Amino acid sequence: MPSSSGSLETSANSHPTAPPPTSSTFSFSKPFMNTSTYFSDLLASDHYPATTTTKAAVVSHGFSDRVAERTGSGIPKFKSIQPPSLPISPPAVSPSSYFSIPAGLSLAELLDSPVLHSASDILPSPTTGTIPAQSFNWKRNSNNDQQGVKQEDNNYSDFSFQLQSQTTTNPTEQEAWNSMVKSEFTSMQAFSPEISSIRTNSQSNNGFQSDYNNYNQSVIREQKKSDDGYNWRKYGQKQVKGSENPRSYYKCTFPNCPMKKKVERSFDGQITEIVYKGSHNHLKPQSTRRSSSSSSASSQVIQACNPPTNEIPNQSYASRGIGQMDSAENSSISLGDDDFEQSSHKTKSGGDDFDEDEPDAKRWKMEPENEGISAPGNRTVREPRVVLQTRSDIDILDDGYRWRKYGQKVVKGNPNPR
DNA sequence: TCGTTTTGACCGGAG
DNA sequence: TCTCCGGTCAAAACG
Ligand SMILES: [Zn+2]
Repeated sequence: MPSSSGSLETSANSHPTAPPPTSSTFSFSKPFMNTSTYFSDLLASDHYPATTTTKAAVVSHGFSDRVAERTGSGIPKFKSIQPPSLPISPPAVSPSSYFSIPAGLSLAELLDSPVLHSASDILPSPTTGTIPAQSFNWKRNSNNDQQGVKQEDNNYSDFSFQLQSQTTTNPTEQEAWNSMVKSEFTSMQAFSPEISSIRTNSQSNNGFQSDYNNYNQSVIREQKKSDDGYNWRKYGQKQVKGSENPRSYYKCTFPNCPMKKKVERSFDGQITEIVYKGSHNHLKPQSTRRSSSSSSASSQVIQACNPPTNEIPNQSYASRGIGQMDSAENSSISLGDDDFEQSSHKTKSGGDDFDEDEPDAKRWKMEPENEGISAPGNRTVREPRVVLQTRSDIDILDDGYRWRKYGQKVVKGNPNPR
């Protein structure tokens, strides 16, 4: 039954575009946004093989809850609901960047859609970590430019997506998961599983608020399919200790594709966390589900942008929502070498553990992080942010974009200069 | 008939 | 070595 997992797979993706051969470690703060990288790709696609944890708390209550958790307010989840329309003001967190996401997007779509590109000129201060208020519009259409613009499409209500990323350099983590992306989404109660608005750092400011009404209207259901454009088959579900939400395990249904993901959903069906492991060894299936022209357009774009990777990913990246982030580095993302580019020595070298698929290591390791704040419960509360890490030492980024180095600094706790 | 979901059992890493 | 627990397997159920 096609019902749950996935989107229809209609085409066998073929054209491999040449992926930029890069393998280097690079971390960048906000700038990531500036690139025309698609967020979805980061999360779900092959290009960023790694483990990705995505916490989704869609705006309202979920989000607030998480905030509560983080803040230690002790408020039981789901109890406190914050009106979506209200700007969520997280506890003292430094403002981070926002993405404006069209209301109609489901989480998956978010993932799929082009997100990270945008106003190119915003550069956060590398040292201070302060980032000019940035807003990113989340558009279905992958068009470039859109700074500050809230949304063009009528179809989409505006809701902001904040994303803050931070690079972590934890060697350990890196081993298993070369790159990690974390982002957290809070989902709104009212909405079913689908996530219409994703907001990772809920800092309110920046003037972005999700428009509840529009929001509501344009909500697209993610339903069973985690709409990241790939087809998934659920192969297990388990109640994980420390989490009140059951975790579901999915595999990509594409033959021989090692990509896996695990999804936690709250009782009301909202996705609270998604972790991707590995990468797809195929292009994203042309989805039929996206009916809207715009959507299709976006998908196309995505494909174009993402070179099919043949590689086998070993990496997994985690992306999680952001509730709070470190103010210091707001958004820096480091990408693992492998993923970005398909060929990574890493995978080839085999040095690391990449489980190609094999009966993988049981635990998808990630997030021991330093970053996490431990919650009273047991679960580590992670700071919301998006982190892509790369292992390589190389500074060269060959992601197809041009980068200008504007600073270098030795960061405490990290042996490698940033 | 077939693909997916459900779900208890099993495996194996970690402590 | 034992226990805990996350991840996977696989049979049965489902659509
Ligand atoms: Zn796949």
